[in-house]
Amino acid sequence: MAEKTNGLAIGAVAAATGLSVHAIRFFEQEGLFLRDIPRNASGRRVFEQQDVDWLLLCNRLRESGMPIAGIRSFVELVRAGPGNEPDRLALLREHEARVRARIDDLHDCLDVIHAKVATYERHVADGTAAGLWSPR
Amino acid sequence: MAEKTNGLAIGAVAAATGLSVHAIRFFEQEGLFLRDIPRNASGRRVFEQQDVDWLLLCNRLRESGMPIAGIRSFVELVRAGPGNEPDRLALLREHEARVRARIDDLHDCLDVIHAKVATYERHVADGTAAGLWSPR
DNA sequence: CTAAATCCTAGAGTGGACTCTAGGTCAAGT
DNA sequence: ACTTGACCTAGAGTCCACTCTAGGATTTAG
Repeated sequence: MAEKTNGLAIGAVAAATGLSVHAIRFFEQEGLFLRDIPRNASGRRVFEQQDVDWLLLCNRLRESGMPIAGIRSFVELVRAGPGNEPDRLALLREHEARVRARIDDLHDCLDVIHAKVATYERHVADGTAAGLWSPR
Repeated sequence: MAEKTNGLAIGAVAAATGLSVHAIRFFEQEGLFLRDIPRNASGRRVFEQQDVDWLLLCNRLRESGMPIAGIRSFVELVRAGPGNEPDRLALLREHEARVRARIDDLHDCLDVIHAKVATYERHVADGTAAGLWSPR
């Protein structure tokens, strides 16, 4: 006997993913789920754990700056069925590269910002020797 | 005799900073310059190198996610004159911390994404042994 | 001298990713 | 039974940081 798959209401999915109920509906509307989410007799969405898992990965993609359109591209590939795995891989690799580039970029910014912080630290530590020295 | 300070037109500043002319006007409107930008006889903005320098730092702050409002706060402190350096330092430190946190966050995302990439790489390398194995 | 480029202001429009509202149906607790 | 809460749809509104438009003045290159 198969184990009963516990259908999840949208609120439960929201709680599990940190997304708002509104956002989850928006995601469905945008075609960001890997399958059509089924509805129960009264029209309510019935999610499964796999949908939650996907949303969690989705969240990482979004947090790391992948636009909705990028996620949709990936979803479309998955929905198209097996055979396009190299395309999916390419898409993920591209995003990985973008994230790495973004991290590098942030490190560069950090250098500049930290230099500024260090300058101010020196200035403030030296007490009000100000006047001769006006940092911005 | 003092060296003539070469006033820069907005277009030159745009070229030097990578910002659009529109964006620079917008910045001025939002009060993001450390001083009021003077105008020449016919009303055109006359920038100096110091303004460009500030914009370059500004760019780093923006690129690293500081909102306009945050930059404005800093500007207001600088414009208020000496004496509030500890506040400026606090502001910069906070931002530095946020950037570090963001980098950490991106690293977390990267782990997840790279794991996905690695999985697909294995799958694709193994040829079409698909069917038994359906990654998403 | 003239045409093209650059500049000006005020304000409207854009894009992305939600968030919220209105107006209603359905379910669950007491 | 009834009230509260979760859910539904369609569509409007929000926020941010620009970007673009219109209409006009000035500067510069040829």
